[in-house]
Amino acid sequence: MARRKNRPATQLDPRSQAILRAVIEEYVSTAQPVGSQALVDRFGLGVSSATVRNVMADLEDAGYLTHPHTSAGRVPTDAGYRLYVESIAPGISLAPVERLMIRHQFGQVEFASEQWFRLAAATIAGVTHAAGLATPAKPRSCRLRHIDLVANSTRTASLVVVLAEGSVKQELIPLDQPYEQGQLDDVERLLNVELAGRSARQVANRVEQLAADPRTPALGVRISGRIERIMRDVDAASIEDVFSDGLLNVMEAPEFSQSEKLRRVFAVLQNRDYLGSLVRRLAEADDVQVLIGAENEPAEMQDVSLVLATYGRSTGALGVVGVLGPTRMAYPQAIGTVRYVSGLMNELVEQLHR
Amino acid sequence: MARRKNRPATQLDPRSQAILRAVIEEYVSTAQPVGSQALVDRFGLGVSSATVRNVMADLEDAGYLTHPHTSAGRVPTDAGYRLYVESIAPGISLAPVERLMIRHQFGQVEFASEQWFRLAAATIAGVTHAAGLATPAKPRSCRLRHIDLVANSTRTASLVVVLAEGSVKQELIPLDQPYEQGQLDDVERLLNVELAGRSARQVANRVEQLAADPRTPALGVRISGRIERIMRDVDAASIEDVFSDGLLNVMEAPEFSQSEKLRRVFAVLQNRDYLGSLVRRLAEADDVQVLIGAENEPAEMQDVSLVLATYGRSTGALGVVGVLGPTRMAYPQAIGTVRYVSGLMNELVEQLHR
DNA sequence: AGTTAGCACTCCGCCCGTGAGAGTGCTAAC
DNA sequence: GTTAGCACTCTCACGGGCGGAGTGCTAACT
Repeated sequence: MARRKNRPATQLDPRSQAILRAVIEEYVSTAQPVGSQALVDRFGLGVSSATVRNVMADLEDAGYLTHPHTSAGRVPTDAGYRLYVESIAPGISLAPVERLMIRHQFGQVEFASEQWFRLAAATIAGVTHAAGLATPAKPRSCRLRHIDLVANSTRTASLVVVLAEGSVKQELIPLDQPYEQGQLDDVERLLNVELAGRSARQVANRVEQLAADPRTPALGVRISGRIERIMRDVDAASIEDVFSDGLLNVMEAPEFSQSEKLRRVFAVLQNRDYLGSLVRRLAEADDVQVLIGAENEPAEMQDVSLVLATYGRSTGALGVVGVLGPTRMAYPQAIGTVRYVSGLMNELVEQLHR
Repeated sequence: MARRKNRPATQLDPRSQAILRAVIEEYVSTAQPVGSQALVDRFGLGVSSATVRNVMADLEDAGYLTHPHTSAGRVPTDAGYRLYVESIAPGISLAPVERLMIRHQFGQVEFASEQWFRLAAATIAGVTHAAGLATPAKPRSCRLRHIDLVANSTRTASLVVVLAEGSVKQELIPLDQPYEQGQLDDVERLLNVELAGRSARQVANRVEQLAADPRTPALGVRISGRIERIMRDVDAASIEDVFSDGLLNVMEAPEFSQSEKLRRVFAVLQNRDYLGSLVRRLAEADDVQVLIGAENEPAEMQDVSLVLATYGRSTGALGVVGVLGPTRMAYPQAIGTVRYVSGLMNELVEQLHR
């Protein structure tokens, strides 16, 4: 008998690894616990089902597989997926056909930078049949490009702040007294001259000087303070938006047919804080990161996995693209797709920031 | 016996109306078919269950109620909800407590106009326990406020177009030859002088003249053409974004416990075209509009109702706020909330555009 | 005429036992 | 170390029986 109990954390022998792999791939495609007979039928492993049973029992002892109940087939555990993913991840690359298709799609929006991350999410969703996620690249520190100041009524004006990376913030400024548009134009000109091209920190310094200078009009002081705060907020926020596409794909997975589990997934996605913390953790990683099910703290994540990668790091900005799907997910394809798309996004963003 | 078959489309007598109303309210709160006994127990109608049964049979003949099966209680039909909604809608207004709470929340973001519609969706979701929807107000025709033109590399520049209502579009411009930032500044200045403050149509005219003028630099011609196209696209689009909040509330409803129906709902929400066509239809309506279940063409809408209202019309802009929930929905509250929030949004937008 | 008590009837949902099927773990032979 | 064989376990699907909820009808009452 092949069974060795209390196995230490040694390497798995190749046959065990092949069987683990076969179990996972079969389970991923059928969503049913897989039995020993089914494995030899479909994978022709060159051994009998009895041998496979012994090996599977070993894998269960080692924590890579489980049993829903005594007389059911095996199902991978999170640890099993983890081992699998780590063994395949380095060599994966997307099929040339799919690369070509993706590159073609991105070619269509090459000059519409606002569309890039939407397309990234959509593409990933389409290729992997799971949900695609993407955030716009957010620079570590923003620079002011331009402000506009326009009267709306006698009581309010609009302040539009255009930042160097193309993001834009808008605020209303309450006016204590009526101003002519001409007066607003003067303030606008002054502030553009004084503040444009500066980072949040530099703006803060300059704002202090402006406030101390008796020649600065009161409105200018107030508005420059607003600008400073807006830029500080932008720098402090870790992600602004997470775009997702193809959530319907996830809803189709049989493991989410009872809506309770599905609800948890959506709750995660609406939780900005959690995604923000993920991005922070990812920021140091170089390659695609795979987060499998309950390995991750929040209980909501129990039944889902994330495959994530950053892009734009070489330009000082940081964005994320990824896949969200059931733990029982086609990891090779997901990893390949995310790796390829993040590379593509890198190219695009570099071309923009250089 | 009270039964009169083949009832013409006459008014319902008051007692029938009261019973229809009671059935709906009971069904809305319990999600179970309601029986005659349950009605007299909980509503004390002053008649016996037998009488109620007779009336309910009449209401069923008239098409306002149905039977899931012979020995089950009654369930409202879409026509029943419709009659109910029409009988209550005119008089509904939100409870003062909730008004106060909502107004307070809006007070917090009074000067952050980008937040308004997000807050509207969130507030509606919170008060009604269904999903809240909101779109930003989109003017019938946009005006150019300002453009920025910035070099990214020797091969591309960024064009940022700020429109008068505060929305912003960004595009990359491929450069056939390297330009200095100084040259770009010249073009930027020229175009701002020539085009700022103009509508899409006016811009189009001016662009033609500029193109004909031999003194206009080639880059200026190209970029002005881009600006024209961008503005034309903005005017042509019917809605840009639909923000939704509280989708989790909808997922909790027992009618969506099988995920198939839920999928349909989400499919609707992702369908921009459908929502756009709704907005167009709504544009003429004055008050809150209620769309009940399968009254509406697409089969996906079968189990959901929409309560929608426009805002901002007096300023020439048009936005929508609303509720999406199961057909079995607390209509009075939904109508009251949507009516109140749309009024509030009106105030805010008017203050901005005047 | 409208209202009501009484009652037979219908149909769903639930419980329970049964049997088929799938897959395991163990033993003994190769 | 591998494999055939076999007993065992557990799930799932099916079907019958039963209680309960609610109806529709009839006949009596106001």
